[in-house]
Amino acid sequence: MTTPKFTQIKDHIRGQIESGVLPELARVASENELADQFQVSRMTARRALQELTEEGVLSRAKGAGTFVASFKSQSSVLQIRSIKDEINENGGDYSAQLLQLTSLEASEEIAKNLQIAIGSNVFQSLILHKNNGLPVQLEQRFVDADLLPEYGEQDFHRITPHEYLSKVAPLTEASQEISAVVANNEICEYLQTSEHNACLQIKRRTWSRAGVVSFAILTSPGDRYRLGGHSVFN
Amino acid sequence: MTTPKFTQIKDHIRGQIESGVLPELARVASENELADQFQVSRMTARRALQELTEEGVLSRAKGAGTFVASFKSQSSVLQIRSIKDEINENGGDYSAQLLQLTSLEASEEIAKNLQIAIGSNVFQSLILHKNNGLPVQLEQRFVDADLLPEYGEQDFHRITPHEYLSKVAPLTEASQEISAVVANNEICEYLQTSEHNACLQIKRRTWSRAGVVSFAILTSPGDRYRLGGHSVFN
DNA sequence: CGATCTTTGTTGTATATACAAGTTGTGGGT
DNA sequence: ACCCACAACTTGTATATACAACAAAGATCG
Repeated sequence: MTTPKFTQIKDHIRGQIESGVLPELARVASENELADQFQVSRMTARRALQELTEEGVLSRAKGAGTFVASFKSQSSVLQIRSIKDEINENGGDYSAQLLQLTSLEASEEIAKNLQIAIGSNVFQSLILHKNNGLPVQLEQRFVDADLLPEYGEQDFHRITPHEYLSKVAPLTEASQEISAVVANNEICEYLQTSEHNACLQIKRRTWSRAGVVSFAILTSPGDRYRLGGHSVFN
Repeated sequence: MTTPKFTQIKDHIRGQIESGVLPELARVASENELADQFQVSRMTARRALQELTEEGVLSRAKGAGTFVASFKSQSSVLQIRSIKDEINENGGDYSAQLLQLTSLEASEEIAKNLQIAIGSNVFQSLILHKNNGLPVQLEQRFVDADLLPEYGEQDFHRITPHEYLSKVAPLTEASQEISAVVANNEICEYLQTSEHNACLQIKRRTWSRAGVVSFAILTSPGDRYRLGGHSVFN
């Protein structure tokens, strides 16, 4: 018994779907039927169906049955990591420069993204991430000062804001928006790139239990940074 | 017993991690210990640990034990969907225009991405996706003609390439790269945007069982299209 | 002291069973 | 023809048990 029984059942069902025997939304054999067919216990058959459901291949409804999931939901996924990890994994020499660490009153955009009142006290950190000394990303981050009053006293030469936030406020949720923009003068200067250069811009909000923790604007020159993702559907 | 027992155990462990009782890489109580503590069977305790592992919170090793996963692996994820679905869901009026459907010999870049020899026969489809009549994305797609000889005969006015490929060659893998570029003349003209405008560019390769099926270059004006993602870490 | 064997603990697979909870179709009664 | 109750089926939760595979620490032996 080299391959576990539940894996054999999973492979069998996947085969039926890919060969067209089980079309989209078709009904799949029930746990008891599979248990009979494969001469296993119901719990083993159940595990096969369960795991395929978690993988998005099937969908189940209590009392009704198990069905082939609609295929178009198998959209691909892009993983976004910390830029420090990314540079390190690619063999680059990561360094960062803290440009500013100030407190200010929330503008309309900031207040909206942090879900606080306009004029509330927020910290702003401005950090330049470099790969082999070349600027690759400008990180402008806003943090609700009421939620994390210690943010303004951190030594971001030793720890990145991302790492600090990971420790004190474990993420529960995140949303982000990726777009392409033309950098303005100020940003061009920091990034040491020409004007009219296309930049990749990520606006990211992260939640913790207590609410929105931080709002970050990450800007990178299009010719120095790109997002890569790989996903396996199997 | 409104909430299942295994959920209670999961919540308890998550609480210990978030409160700092269980730091990164710390050892978690074993299945038998949890079963004793919570007065449940080992299989129920097991399920809690199992699900937390699948969620990336814990990591397990046969014979060794269960441990808190390193936190930095909790990077967020961006889901990329078909642009047609995206426009439709946002209440827009989706339309598409087939600009070209030709066959040509693979250039170096195309051959590399499709993992075929330079000069091999490939189909190229050029499609303009529009939202309320405004061009939002230019899709340039290359398909291995040996793998899918029928691609050149499809009616892409009725079905999008994405939909067609989903049917004939179910995806098993995909990789993509997102960057910001300055559009060249030709693309500017198709997209009806000014030169020097920043564009979001996605290069996507999709695999099927048989190999690389298609290589697509998707270009969108930065001011008309952005990628949005939301993820919940539970 | 060092290498090897053994013991113990832990996770992984598998089964048999029981009851709960929800869906669906069937049949009976009005 | 319509509504309602019920039976049959399906998935969800939970338990008790058995054995296999693996890891790490400790005991034994050369």
